[in-house]
Amino acid sequence: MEELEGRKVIILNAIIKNYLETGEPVGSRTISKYTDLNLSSATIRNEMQDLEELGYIISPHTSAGRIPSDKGYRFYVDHLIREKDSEIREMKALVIENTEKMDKVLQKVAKLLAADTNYATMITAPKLHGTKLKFIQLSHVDDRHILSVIVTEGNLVRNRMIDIEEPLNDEQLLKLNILLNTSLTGLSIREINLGTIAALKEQAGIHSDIISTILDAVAEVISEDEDLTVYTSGATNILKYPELLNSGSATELLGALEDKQELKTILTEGLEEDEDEGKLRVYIGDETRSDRMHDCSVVTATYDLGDGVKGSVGIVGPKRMDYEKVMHSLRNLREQFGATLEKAELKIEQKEES
Amino acid sequence: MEELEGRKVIILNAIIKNYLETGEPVGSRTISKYTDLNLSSATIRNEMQDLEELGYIISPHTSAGRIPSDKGYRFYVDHLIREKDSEIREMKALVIENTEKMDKVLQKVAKLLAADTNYATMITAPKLHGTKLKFIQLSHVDDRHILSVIVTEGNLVRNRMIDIEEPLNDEQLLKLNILLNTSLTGLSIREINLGTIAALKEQAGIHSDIISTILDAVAEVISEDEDLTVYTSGATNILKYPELLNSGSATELLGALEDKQELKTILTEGLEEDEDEGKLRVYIGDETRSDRMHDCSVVTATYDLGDGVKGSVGIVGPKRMDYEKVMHSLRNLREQFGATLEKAELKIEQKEES
DNA sequence: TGTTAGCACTCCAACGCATCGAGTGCTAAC
DNA sequence: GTTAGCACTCGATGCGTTGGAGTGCTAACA
Repeated sequence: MEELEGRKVIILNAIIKNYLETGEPVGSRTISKYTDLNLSSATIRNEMQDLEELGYIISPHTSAGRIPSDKGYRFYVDHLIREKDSEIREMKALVIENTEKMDKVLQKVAKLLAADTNYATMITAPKLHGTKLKFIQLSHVDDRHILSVIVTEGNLVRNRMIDIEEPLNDEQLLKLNILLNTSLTGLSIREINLGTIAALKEQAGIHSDIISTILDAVAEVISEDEDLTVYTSGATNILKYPELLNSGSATELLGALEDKQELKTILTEGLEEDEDEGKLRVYIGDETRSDRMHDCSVVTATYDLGDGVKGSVGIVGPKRMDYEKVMHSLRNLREQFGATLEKAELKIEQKEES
Repeated sequence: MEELEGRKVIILNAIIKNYLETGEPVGSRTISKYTDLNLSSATIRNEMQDLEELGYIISPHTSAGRIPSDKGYRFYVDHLIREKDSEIREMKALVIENTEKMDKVLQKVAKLLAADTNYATMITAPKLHGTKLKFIQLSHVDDRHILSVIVTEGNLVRNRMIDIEEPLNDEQLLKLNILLNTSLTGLSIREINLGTIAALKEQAGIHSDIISTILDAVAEVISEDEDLTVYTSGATNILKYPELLNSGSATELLGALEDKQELKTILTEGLEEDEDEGKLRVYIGDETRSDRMHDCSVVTATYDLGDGVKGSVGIVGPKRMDYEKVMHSLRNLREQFGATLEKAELKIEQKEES
């Protein structure tokens, strides 16, 4: 990326800032007044011509002003956003008792974030991948069904009904429970693979028919994780932006938000590499690598509940979204999220003392 | 409702049928050709005037044709729809292993139905209300947490992490488990109220502090049922209908579909009274009693998984939705749904024999 | 050499206007 | 009771005009 001389940067910044607010192409005269450069509109025009040649801005047609190109937005996000000195605005409604069911919490968070930003939001359930197994419990339901409950380090719970073909007696079940717990507890989900399960099957011995059914089911629950669910909220916010509505991308976007496959791809991307822990990711237009989303921008962040329980959250809006605010909200959310658990512990501590 | 003379009914029917297809106001000449009444457009005009006076149709403006009023649709739904002789079209993709997690299944069903009908769909999780408790299990997680798992008659599972302030030993936990199971198993959710829980607290005796926390949590899980979740799909189908899009009701509708509160109200209505078991319910326009939905129609049905496990499913579309098809799809769905479990049993039976 | 004023040019958006056609309501004749 | 005919209404469509915002270029200025 070529370096821009100072004045061009200021002008580009002004154009984008203005366009973010209004959504209308911005002209040279506006900039001439808006900035304190004290340059006439004519001079600005010359600079704008340059900026257009360099690909940072686009003129929709001859006699309109200019709007930022994807490259322009990218430059803005990378260089022009001034980090607000993170005064942690209170997301007061975000008081979550961590005992509540995870899916409710996620839905709530998505909703709050949407209300806060006025864009569409999405959030994945936390991935158990790196989490350690705390315990497994199989219980009798009736002759044909066994219930398996699996709890991991962050106190996340998965359960699943297992169909069996012949009843299992209490003794067998107890043995199985002990077997599972002694051999799996403490391992991270990642470490439990088909090999582990196969080894377990060996040990289990005679009743391998039923037991293998059960073990398969357990394995499935553990790895079920792969098809992680995505919760969305505020999809209708998309309809507030005329440029999306008219071009018909609003429809496409809503479609994308509904089927969730593409969202998953984008959200997961940030989860894979843990190098840049605290970074937010910004996708502008085609950078999302999704056709349906080529008219919008997406900002994602990962959140961490501790104990390796991590998920990912994102915001979808028009390209002219208020990046500063969105990024700030996400940072903020992440902090709050992390604090939730600690606060819960704290609460208990205090009560004990009194 | 006044009785309509035969010819008027035919004309009304023709108007509505035509409007359902085209979405455009229909004029007298069209009807004159469309029907085999062999009446001239002038005669039809006279009849149409009458129908308008009676409130069955509306003319959007002087020189347009007529469109059905809510009352017109109502008459159509009540009297004019010919039940297709229920040839059960194969909803082949609807092969559900009933071991899959309930929320996934519901989401899938909503999706299929949306794809099938081209309208927006919604479905509630089954209500446990009339269901009997099968068993409850409390297990140790760590010093501060106890996991409660509750299974009901239809093999539906609820679980919840309970925060406790001081550890509970194994013996206490065992006692508590026995207590809960002996006193609650076999009761229907409806029968378990605060009184029951209070009585239990009495019996529990000394450790009432922790135990009451736990019992409260259990009570909460059981009654959690009240805020039943609604899954939706195909919301974007709404955008396919220009009359909604232009009037701006599409936006409102999408909003309604998102926040789900209103949907719940409508869906639940059918669940409360179990008198008219098999009936579908049709809400036209304001009959939904929701402002945001006054430009659309809703058709709902209840489904029954046996053992008193019931939920409710609905379709949201423009007033000119294809009522026949929608109602047929819902009927069909209900049958398939009921059959799912039976089929699952069957599968097991067969395997045992071989 | 960079900046600016001035001017011609472009193009969209808005407006007014005429036209068209679908559809109505009414009347008179069958 | 039915129908043909006719005047009338009113939205949709298309078209030319106008206005304004904004550009690009050129020539003059510092």
